[in-house]
Amino acid sequence: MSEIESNTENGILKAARIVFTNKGFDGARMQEIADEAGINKALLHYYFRSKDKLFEAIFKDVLNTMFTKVISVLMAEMPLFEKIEKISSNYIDILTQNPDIAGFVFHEISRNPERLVGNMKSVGANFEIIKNQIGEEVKAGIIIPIKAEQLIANLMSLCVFPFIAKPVFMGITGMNQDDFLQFIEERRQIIPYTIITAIKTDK
Amino acid sequence: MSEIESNTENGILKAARIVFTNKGFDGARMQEIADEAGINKALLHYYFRSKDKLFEAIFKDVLNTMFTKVISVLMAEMPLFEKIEKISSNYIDILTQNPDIAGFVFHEISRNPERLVGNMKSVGANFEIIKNQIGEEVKAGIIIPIKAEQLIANLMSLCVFPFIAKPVFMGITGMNQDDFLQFIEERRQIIPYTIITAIKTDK
DNA sequence: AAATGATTTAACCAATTGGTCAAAGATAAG
DNA sequence: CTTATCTTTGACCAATTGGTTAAATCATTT
Repeated sequence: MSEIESNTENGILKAARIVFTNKGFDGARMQEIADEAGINKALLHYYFRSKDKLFEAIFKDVLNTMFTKVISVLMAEMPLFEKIEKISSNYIDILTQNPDIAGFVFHEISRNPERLVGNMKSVGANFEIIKNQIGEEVKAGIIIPIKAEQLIANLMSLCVFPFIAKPVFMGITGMNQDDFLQFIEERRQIIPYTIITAIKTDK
Repeated sequence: MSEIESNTENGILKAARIVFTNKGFDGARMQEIADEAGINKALLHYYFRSKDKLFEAIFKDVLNTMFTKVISVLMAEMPLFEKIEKISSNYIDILTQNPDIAGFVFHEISRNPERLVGNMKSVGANFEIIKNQIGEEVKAGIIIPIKAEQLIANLMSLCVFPFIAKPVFMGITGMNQDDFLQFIEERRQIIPYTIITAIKTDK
């Protein structure tokens, strides 16, 4: 049972991810996770000693889903405009497949920022690399003067926020689930266009 | 005590707003609200029958802070580009003064979308007005073809998301509290510039 | 100052919740 | 088959939590 993880354990992780990501740590109930996994509550504590331990496992995994791929693109050797397009499309893929994780991640980090410090290292962000690249492009006159922090903030905002605000957007505009997916698909083009048009020097 | 609301009641509302907005409904404890207000827990239930009732009062108020002013600008009779600048600066003002409400609002709405329906009416959004205005500007060739939903989503994303992701931004970039405020101030110019440059036809 | 009504408190209560435990089922090894 | 180890369960526990109650205090009116 060390090579192929026990089926029960996988079932628990899957169930816990569902419950945690859409109820949050405080709103999640161990009983509900047990029910979702189709097992006894005591068995949860057999595999994961406590709610905190189980949450930690899920959170690490979700953080990984949310950031690893995007950060690796951010740090790759690749032209800036291509990076922007790739990150945008990667984020839309990831968040379309995991609609709940954006709100979950930022809520949990806000409630307990220390968690970030411990887990973010494994994600392996090195902000200096992208900062240098943006600095170079500014110096070369390819893009207008802008701080890396602002550019990244713009990009992440445009990609992630619509998923966090999904019910609000749907409520205000009267979209249904399919409309929303369509709306997100359109953003695949709009986000890179908006970011790049705003920063490039030759309009 | 009907004209000037009881001092105790105000104290409770103030305390409840603090606790609810940074712990969320599920994480908030009636005892902690009582402590924060410097009163007995039973007194909470004397003024507000239940946790739900108290929450409802806070939520309505926070929703109002978050949306009313911005929506009134959105629906005002005003040139589009001016609207974009005004909304951006209003949002930065509001969220700088209430750093916790953005994360709070979207988290609570996600956990319980029905709440939006009941409360959003009082905020009084009429999406058609801005939709028409944007449609006109497109037809007049002042801005490129873009759906109102996308433009509003872009604007809200750029304004609101940085506050939701604040601890993440601070963690990744190594900003401290003052750096963050400075970072936000810079966005007063960057947000309208980004949005407007991307949509206007004469670059 | 006596009576009336509103405000505040300490003590309690029932339900929920995370967590434990001892016993029962499986599974594999000798 | 027997033993030993791992997995699963039902019953239970202590702590927490939202909520109640009856009595005490305070303020107002007469």
